[in-house]
Amino acid sequence: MEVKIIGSDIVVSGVECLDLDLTLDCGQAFRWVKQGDGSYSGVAGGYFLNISKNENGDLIFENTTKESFDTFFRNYFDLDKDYKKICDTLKEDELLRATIDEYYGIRILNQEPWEALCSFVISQQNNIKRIKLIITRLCSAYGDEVADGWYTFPSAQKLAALGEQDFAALGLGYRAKYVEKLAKDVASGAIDLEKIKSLPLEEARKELLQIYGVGIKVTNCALLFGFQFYSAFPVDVWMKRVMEYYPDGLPKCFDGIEGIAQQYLFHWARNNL
DNA sequence: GTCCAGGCATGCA
DNA sequence: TGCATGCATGGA
Repeated sequence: MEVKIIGSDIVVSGVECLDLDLTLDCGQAFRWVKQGDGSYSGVAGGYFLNISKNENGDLIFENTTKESFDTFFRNYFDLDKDYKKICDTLKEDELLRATIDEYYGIRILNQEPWEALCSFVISQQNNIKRIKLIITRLCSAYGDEVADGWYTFPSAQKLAALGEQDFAALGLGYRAKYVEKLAKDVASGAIDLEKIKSLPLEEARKELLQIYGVGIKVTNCALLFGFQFYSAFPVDVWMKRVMEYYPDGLPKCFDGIEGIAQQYLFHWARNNL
């Protein structure tokens, strides 16, 4: 991987296995918007970003500082992980081989714990389009505007000042009470997300499961997308259908990277089942 | 109009 | 421990 500063852009070459459509619009993050030119715009880590690929396949981080790239986006896009090698391992499984050949380039984004956990509480019993709708409303109403019309994901402290009715007004439905309590508990320190991130997987899982409105599925999504536990394996209604293809359990080649395998299977299921 | 979505808490056996 | 039920809402 080579990182160059060209004008006000950061240009990264030599990154394999990163398809912007598959990675930014596959249901792991809800805040990226595809633009007419094929690039994606969004807010992450408190930064507004427009990202695209040029004709050479280089990643263009438009109008981005070296500081924000080094301290945030490099990790957010998981650029130091060898996904090509991971895919080669996963392709020992027959279904994954076909799936990766068809949809190569899914990465796991390292989202911030609070945004990931809160987003996946909202995601339950909901479809991706409507999850995006609700989260956009939440950010527009209570986030900070960091570019014209682009807002940060609101902090737990900010949301802790709200009541259940405020969340219901955004369309959260019966999840409003979950987010209300979650925001207050994170803001007060009763739930310490950084501590959870530092725990071993099973202990982190146990802590998350105790949170009101957080069950097994939301826990695994949070662990995988917000706490960098690559072996977390979320099973939703789509993945339940996929699991019929693995009656004897998950294959050995998934070990330690179950979450990455899951993201390919999830995408395959939504397109084929 | 009905059905469904990156599910969960609750009550009951 | 496992199963049935209710839950908000917008798109198909």
